[in-house]
Amino acid sequence: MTVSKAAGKSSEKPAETAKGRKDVAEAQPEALQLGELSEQLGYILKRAQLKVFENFLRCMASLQLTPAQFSVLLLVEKNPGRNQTEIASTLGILRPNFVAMLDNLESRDLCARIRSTNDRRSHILVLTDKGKAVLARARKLAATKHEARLNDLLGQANREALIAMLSKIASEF
Amino acid sequence: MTVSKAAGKSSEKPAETAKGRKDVAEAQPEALQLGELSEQLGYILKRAQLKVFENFLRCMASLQLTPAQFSVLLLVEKNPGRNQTEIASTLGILRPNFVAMLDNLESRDLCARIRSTNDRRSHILVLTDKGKAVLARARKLAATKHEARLNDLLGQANREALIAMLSKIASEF
DNA sequence: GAGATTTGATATGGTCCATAACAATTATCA
DNA sequence: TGATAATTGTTATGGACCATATCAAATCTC
Repeated sequence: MTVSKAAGKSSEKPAETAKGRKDVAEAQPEALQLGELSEQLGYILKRAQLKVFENFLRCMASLQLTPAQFSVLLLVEKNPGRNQTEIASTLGILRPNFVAMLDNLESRDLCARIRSTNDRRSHILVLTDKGKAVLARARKLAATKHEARLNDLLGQANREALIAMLSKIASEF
Repeated sequence: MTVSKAAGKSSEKPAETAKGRKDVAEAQPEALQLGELSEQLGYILKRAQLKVFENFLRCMASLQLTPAQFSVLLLVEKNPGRNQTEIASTLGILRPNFVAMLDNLESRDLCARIRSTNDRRSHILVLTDKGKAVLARARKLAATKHEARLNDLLGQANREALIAMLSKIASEF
């Protein structure tokens, strides 16, 4: 499919000076026909995902947390004592790419790497006090400003049905 | 959230020599707890999207079409006589990034740029005969091998409900 | 006709994703 | 025990995708 961000301003000037118009009837030449595209699963799924991430970033602007970083903090808190490989692979992140991510979180004092005494190759991951505090605030922002939008948009029952279907796709498609 | 591809082999050797096991009870130390993550809209949405794209690529392997390329062919066919800017912006692709994409499709003789006689700045996009033939085959593959999976997985009614909800998110979130 | 705007294009930088390779450490097992 | 294999975190590197600035040619505006 396609669908990028292009978050910028859409420059939708109301512009009474509409460019195209055959002067009489002849509908607006603008606005292409999406056709089958609007029913292509991948296309609509990607567009929805971009919108959701975009909204997430706005909601977390005060904490400067990306979706990926939020998922790391959540997983480390829920699974204390795990090493980088375990956390990364659970999230679908390759170990090499997880290094820079942790460097970032650690430099902001949100989490820490601790050399394991059992296996001195591995780094045990833990949240710092600041990390726990930030996560608590992030969790609240996500719930009230982000996830709540889904209820406003779809209603509680539909929201749950949506999550269930997406989970099924994620695990069985 | 996170979620990359890491499509590779998961190397799930049945391995009777399971690594962790406290010898008695003590469940498997493997498998982390996802916790709230499994209900985070963005996380599950991204994972589902990756799975769907992955499957799409497999289904289109014989035609070597990516989701983005497929969407371009669909849109050009449905909207003959449009220029690059119109097609690109409809798909959320920035014009500079659309150039290489068209170079690719054109080099494979799937579509062609035609200098407009009205406005000699713009390139009118059309599908070549080969492009139409490939699209026809792609459309069939997508319908029978890709989209059909959704029905198998969710059922017709749920599939339609899912598409509708995603569309709503894509346009109103 | 001068200046602003649009179109396709190039150059460039950022982010994310994937693979190979390496040193340190640990596991295997002959 | 000791040589070899495997694992962990890491670096280096390349590819794909995304975004911005800038340009020449053509068109529009007035």
